[in-house]
Amino acid sequence: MAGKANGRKARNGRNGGGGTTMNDIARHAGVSPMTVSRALSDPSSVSEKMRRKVDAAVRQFGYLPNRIAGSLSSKRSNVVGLVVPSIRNSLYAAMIHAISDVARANGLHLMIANSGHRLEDEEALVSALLAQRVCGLVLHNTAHSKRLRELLARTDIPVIETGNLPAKPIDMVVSYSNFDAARAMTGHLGRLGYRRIGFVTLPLRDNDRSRERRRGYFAALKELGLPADPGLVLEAPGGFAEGADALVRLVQTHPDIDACFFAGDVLAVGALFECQRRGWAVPGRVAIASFDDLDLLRHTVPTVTTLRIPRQDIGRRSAELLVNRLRGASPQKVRIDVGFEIVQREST
Amino acid sequence: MAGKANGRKARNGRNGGGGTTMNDIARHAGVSPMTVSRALSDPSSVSEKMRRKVDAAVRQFGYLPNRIAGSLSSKRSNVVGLVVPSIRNSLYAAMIHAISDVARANGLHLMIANSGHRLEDEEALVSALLAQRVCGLVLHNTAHSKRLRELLARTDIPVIETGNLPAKPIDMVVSYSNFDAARAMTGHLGRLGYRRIGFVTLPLRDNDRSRERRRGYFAALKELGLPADPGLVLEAPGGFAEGADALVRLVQTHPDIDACFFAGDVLAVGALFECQRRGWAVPGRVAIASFDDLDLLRHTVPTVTTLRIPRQDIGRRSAELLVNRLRGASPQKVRIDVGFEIVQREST
DNA sequence: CCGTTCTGTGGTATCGCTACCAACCTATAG
DNA sequence: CTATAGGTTGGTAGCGATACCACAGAACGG
Repeated sequence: MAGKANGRKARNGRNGGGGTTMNDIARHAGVSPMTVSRALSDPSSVSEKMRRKVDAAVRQFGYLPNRIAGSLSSKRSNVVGLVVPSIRNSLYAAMIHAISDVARANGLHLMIANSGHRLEDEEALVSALLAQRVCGLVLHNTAHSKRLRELLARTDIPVIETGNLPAKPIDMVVSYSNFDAARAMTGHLGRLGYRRIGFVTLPLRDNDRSRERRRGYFAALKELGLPADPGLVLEAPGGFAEGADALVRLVQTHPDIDACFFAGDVLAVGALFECQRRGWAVPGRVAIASFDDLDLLRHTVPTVTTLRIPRQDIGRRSAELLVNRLRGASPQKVRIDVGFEIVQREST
Repeated sequence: MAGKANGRKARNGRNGGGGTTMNDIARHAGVSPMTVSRALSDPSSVSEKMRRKVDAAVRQFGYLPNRIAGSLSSKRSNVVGLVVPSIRNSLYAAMIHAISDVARANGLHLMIANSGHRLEDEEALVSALLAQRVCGLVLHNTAHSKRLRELLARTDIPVIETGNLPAKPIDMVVSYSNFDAARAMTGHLGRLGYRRIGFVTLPLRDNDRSRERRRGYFAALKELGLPADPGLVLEAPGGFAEGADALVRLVQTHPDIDACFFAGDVLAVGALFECQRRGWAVPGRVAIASFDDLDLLRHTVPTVTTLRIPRQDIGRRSAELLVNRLRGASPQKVRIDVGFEIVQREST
């Protein structure tokens, strides 16, 4: 004996499967390990009789196949890697949720990492995910470090970028255009008759999405024939208080401001609450527009005009593209623009 | 040649590491594979000279070690499994974020799954995670299916339950008491002088947390010497509209209601907005209290009295417990009550 | 100067599963 | 009754790493 119980410690021995291996199941079912493998991964490829024997043994031992061994052997994994700038943000949460659903329906698992908006961290996390041999990647970011681009260029797993429509995608992209969206909303405000439109942006550093939005704002002003006043643009970290603060500063330095477009929904809501507090009529004193259709914006008083970005669609379609590619679809570059929609509400 | 390129298809061939294996690195560095393994996993165990040779070869090839093979061989994985009722909910997001940070600082990855509040799904997901040989589990739920309890009993990986303080924990628990929290808030409202306190609960089915909260509400009423009127209790799915609707119904059926305690923050905010819309003074007409300290509640007008649950602490401490156990801490049952705090604000 | 400890390195044997090929058995046709 | 095809089953050889043991040379004491 000792034949099996060799020297190595069985540290993780009874990992749920009771430490049982496929060989044990095979022995007890009186079939070969290969038959067990087949019975579990493709039941239709074995005879009814074999299947029953295997199933019985599996149930008896509560056997759970070791996917680590399976992945190593088959050189295929069933884990998708996902890197988002922040897990805490509900925008990403909606996307993650959709990806998770599609993934699960296709037998895939999700390994989620958050980069905290730091490109170096994104690079390190993707490396780690590749070391885990994920079968696909979704990155909510399109402005990568040089080394990450090189790393991804050498990979042959499918990669999906989202969050923006980049000029030079790595592989597949599913997103909307931050530029177009911000331009459209600014234009919308102009057409509603607002003339002094402020703009509050999220941090611009290492964030092409923020920069694109600001570019869109300026482009729209130009199209509207309105002067671009840099004093009407403020950069603020995301947060209710920061949004409130930004609006107050804009109103105080530019009393003629008649509308303000916030490039982040939390900023907008913070500003709205501040208006309630100060008794500033919205949109009477100042109109407020937001970015991203948080559920919340539909319920505040007044309700807030915003851009609806189909976050869930982005997640779903990203996952579907991944699944298709894993199923053998040819690796052609795909670029899906899911678009956006202006939702006109009471605040403008 | 062909020596390496044997019959098997290299489907996942160049997974980021260029398909390079440790053997390749060893050959090119002129050392044994074992030295490469050691140089990478514990550089101090290898001489300066060897380390440099290995590092050079690793950089030259952009080699990424295959953790799947590593895990299989070492019977150790560096992936933690996490099951939450809903990824979309920001409460869980705060906890996930904290877990993610601690995990990352300790070289661990996160596999996240959402059960959608369904116990059968939780069971299936945990099975799948165990099959992936996760090195630890965090479950945001304490009311498991019988089969899941059996499954987990046979496992020897650390398991953390959270979301409630169960009577019979599986392994380790990090949570607060939903009963105590709801009781404390209801008592608080009573001590503020409110006499007709409504209660709006989230769905009770398959959710021990909701049930505990309701139990706490009734316990507090008893202690306050107030009658328990079942008509003052409403069950509502989470959502702004649902909260608004619940409050309106309570006010219409019980005009003497003077306070309402919502067991979910979104419900409370929805109700608050409805009050703004209808011009009902808060707390003049009806006081509003909430559960869970969403950032939002600190900024609404009026600000909302609520229970602060240290979600981030829960995540951090859960992860720390896991890490300690993985580092060899003895498997003793741990039960951490992180407590809660009543945050009295303008709405009551 | 030799034996002993210590440190660093290499070889071998798996980890638990799946791909591939070969062998078998039952059908069906000639 | 034999030949060919089709559908199942089993054996073997890895997947790419690590654990363990053995061993070579350096460092040390008597």
